[in-house]
Amino acid sequence: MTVDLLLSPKTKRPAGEPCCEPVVYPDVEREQAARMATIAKALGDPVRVQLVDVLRKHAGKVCVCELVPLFDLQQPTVSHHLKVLRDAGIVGSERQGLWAYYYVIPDALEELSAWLS
Amino acid sequence: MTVDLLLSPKTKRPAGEPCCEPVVYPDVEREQAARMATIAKALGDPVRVQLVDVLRKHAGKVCVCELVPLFDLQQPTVSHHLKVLRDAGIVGSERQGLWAYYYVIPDALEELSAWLS
DNA sequence: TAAGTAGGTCGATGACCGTCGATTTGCTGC
DNA sequence: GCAGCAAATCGACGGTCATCGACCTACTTA
Repeated sequence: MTVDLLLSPKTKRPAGEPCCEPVVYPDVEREQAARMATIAKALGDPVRVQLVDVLRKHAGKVCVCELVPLFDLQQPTVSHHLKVLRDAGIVGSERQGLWAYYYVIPDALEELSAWLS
Repeated sequence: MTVDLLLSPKTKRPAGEPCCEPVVYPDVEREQAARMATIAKALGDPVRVQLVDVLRKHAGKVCVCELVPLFDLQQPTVSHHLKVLRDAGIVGSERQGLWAYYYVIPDALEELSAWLS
């Protein structure tokens, strides 16, 4: 594979000369990068990936009381992970009496998937 | 939207009865979840997302000396982020004399993208 | 050989994260 | 009202992360 000559520094150059001119990263893409990082960060824990996985495998909404026993974790910890996912816009929640139901909002995941492709 | 009756607890149930039977998450999916979380975690920082973005926009390999001035960060910090990406299998590196060139290994990103879809 | 340079590594520091026990909130049924 | 329950929040603890200055390594060239 050949090196991209447009970007690569010269193999031989006068000592002291910078190897390449500074490149500015566009601000628009900086914002998109921040958004992608936010989503990815929320998925950066095995428990949260599994939570998303379970929620996606059920078209409807899933009760928190069904999610907790899936893990070797206490209820507050699962609740915390669900909040992280919700803050990232990956899942939504809805209260019905005593129970809370969570569901996947596909937009965020699709956004990340689109950026990856 | 209706609630998935197979998973949802009854709205009215005898007090003291568990709202739902325990569900076991398959181990195979646990491993996949861990792999997805590893990749996502590596992308869970705006700097690393931008690094991947820049590397992807250049078909060949990009010198580290071009990556550093893109950010308001010192060289050791950029080097650290590149190592995180490399440890996750997202990028690869190659030394040529004084310079180090980094490039994207598409497999990991495709793996995550596939799981997201 | 010596000087200069690119980039990786180390150690420290402050911030953040995952986890849990304890508590609180809000709802249900008696 | 009260007791009981599901889930969220709080506070604290230990571990990890992002960042940097200092240093080290490897290479080039004079």
